[in-house]
Amino acid sequence: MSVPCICTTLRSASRRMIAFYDETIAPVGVNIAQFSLMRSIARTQPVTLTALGRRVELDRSTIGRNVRVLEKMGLVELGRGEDQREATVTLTEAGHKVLEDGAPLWDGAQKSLEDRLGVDFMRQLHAALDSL
Amino acid sequence: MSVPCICTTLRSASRRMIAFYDETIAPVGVNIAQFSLMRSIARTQPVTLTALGRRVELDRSTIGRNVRVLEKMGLVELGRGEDQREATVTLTEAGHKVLEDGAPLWDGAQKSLEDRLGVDFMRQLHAALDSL
DNA sequence: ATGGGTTGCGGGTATATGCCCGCGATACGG
DNA sequence: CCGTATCGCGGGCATATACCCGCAACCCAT
Repeated sequence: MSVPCICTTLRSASRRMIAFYDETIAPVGVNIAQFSLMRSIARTQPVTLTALGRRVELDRSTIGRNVRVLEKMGLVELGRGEDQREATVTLTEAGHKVLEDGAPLWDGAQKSLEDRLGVDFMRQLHAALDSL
Repeated sequence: MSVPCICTTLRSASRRMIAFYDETIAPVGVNIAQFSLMRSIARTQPVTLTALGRRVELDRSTIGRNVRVLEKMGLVELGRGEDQREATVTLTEAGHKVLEDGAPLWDGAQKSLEDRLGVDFMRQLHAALDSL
C-alpha cells in the first residue's frame, strides 16, 4: 500500500469541497454546480448546449438537464440558434443577480481556504489536479 | 483571479479520475464507487449501514441504496444485527471474487498513474486532498 | 435536388449523493 | 415498569452525471 488510491481520495475530497461550497453559496439559492455552470454560461452567452458541454467537460445530456433546472428556477432562458437544431442558453436578469450576489460568497470561501492552506499550496494543488 | 476555484477544479478532476477508474475496473462488472465500497465492506464485515457510512463519509441513505444495488447484483448480502434495527452487509462469494479479480486492474491503474506522475507527487497530492 | 453521413437534442435508463420524514427498536431516567 | 429520548432504517424528493437511442436539421458530393 505504497500510495493509497488517488481516485477514492479525490472523490472524497470532492464531496467535502462540494458540501463546503454548497453551504457557502446556498444563500443565493443555487448549489455550486449550478453556480459554476451559470458562470460558464455568462462568459459566452448565448451558448449552445453542446458547446457548453464541451467547454465544461460534461456530457451534453447532463448540460441539458442541469440547464432545465436553472430554467425552472428562472435563472436562464432557453432559445433556438440559427441552426434550428441548436438550443441556446442565456442568463436572465435573475440569473445575473445570482452571479453578482454569489460572487462575494464564493470569494469568501476561496479566501477562507487560502487563509487555511496558503496561496502557494492552492496554486500547486490546482496545477496538480489539472494535470490528472 | 489569483487562484482559480479549487472546488470546480476538484470536481472536474474527480469526474475525469472516476471515468478513468470506471473504465479500468469495468471488466469485473462494477464501477469504482461500488468497488471502493465493497473494499470497505470487506474490511469489517459484517458491518451496519450506519457504521459503514460513517467510515466512508457517506450519508447513511446513500450507503443503503448503493448496497441494495450491490445486493441485486449478488455481490453482497443484507442481514439483521443483534440490534433489530441494524441492517448488516456481508460480501458474497461472488463479491469476494470481484474484489480479487479487480485488484490487479486497480493496481494497474494506480501503477499507470504513478508512472505518469511519480510516486512522490502522488503522495503529496494525496496528503493535500486529505487536508481539505 | 437527392440521398447519405453528420450534428444537436430530447428522452429513457441507471448510478451516486444528500436531506428530510416517519416508523419501529433500543436505552435510560424516574 | 413506563414514558421519553435516541438510534437505525426505509422511502420520498431532488440534483448531478453518464450512456444510448431515435428524430430532426444540416451539409455535401454526385
